[in-house]
Amino acid sequence: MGENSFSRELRLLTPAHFENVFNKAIPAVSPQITLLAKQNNCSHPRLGITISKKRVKKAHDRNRLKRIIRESYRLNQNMLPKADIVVVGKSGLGDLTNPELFTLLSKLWKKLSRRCEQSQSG
RNA sequence: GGAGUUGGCCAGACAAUCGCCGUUUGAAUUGCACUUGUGUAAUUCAAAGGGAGGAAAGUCCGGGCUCCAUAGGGCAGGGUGCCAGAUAACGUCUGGGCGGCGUAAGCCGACGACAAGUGCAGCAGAGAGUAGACCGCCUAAGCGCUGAUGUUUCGACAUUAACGCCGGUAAGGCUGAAAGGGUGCGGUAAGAGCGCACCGCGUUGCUGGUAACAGUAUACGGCGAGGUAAACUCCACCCGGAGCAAGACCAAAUAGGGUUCCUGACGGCGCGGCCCGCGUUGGAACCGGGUAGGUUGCUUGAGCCAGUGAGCGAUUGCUGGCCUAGAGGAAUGAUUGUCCACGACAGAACCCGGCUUAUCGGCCAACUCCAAUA
Repeated sequence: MGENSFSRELRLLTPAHFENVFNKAIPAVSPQITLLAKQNNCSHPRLGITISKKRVKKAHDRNRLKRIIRESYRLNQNMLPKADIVVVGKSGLGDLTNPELFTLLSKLWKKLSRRCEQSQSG
């Protein structure tokens, strides 16, 4: 397996996983996206994405956003903590261009990993 | 060449790097089966090849498929609505008819019946549905009154003119979206299908057409029957319900059901130092249901392409070739570079046939109108 792959093991697969994260999460917030993270027992981070129909109307746009988020996660997964991460899309997300989204996400990954380290040590 | 109509097609291209999901082939590991070196399943690696649309959308119709219900028929309810055909079927398509628009190619049309019944219609207007007298027109008949003339038995009577009453009248005006066929002549007091001619309408017959419908008449009807059925209704035809979260299979942990067997209440566990006592109830095998989860349904199909036969056409017969996404918190992508016409609307979720809506631009064919040239 390559270093930047993105297999099913790196995703959150069931509603139970999502519920687990929502319960006691470490947040990282921006106007368009909220990241929620929780330590897991795996040796790698796991990703889940939720973008509701209410926030982004067109299925075509939702697909695009998910792909971008996944791609950013895939390229940055080595710096991320071993946690389950849920990306929650908010309204206004659909207006971002792809480069804008990439820079926004890389900022948020850094923020999140810093906070996770703090919570672990403190 | 310009303007336009109809039908069909395409949906940025190429390269590099990094990813995702099926398929095929090869290899390795593990499990299972036995016919002991093969088969099969899972995982990993490598290679090859494939990976959204014309609307994938809205979910507005129709069908397949699945489960449930169902003898047959009727009622209710819903749908469709010129005719014929195509089709698995349709509210779709094709051809035709009728009406409307356009110089034309063409386009548009819920287009059965109000002459079965019931209902509805603001304002204006005299009158709005077995019509109506406001203005206007008329005063022939009937009545009243006045004048004139004539006759006279001086009571009146007759004629005539004006006026009034009782009326007549649907030609004209006014109102309105709409005023109960039109034009002309006759007719009349004035008028009126009151009569006639022609036109229109309807009925009937005949002719052509499968039919819708069209044409026609030494025929019949003076016209009675205005509009509205996306008003009830009538007529003809069609329709069982729910949907892939359908349905089928496997089935953990935990809880729990049934049967049989074992143990046997003198047993085990808890209270207890022990007894009595009190409370509580075991093990195994098999069977059936079934949650989480998994597998399947899941892509070979009313399929696509080419040729050819039938048909005006929708469509269809035959022959040959092709396999062209199959995910599942949901793949089909990202970044960079180059080029150009600078890229719209937009993402499959069981599958098809349509309709509707969104949409940057480009290409092809046929046809129409205008202009010019030879």
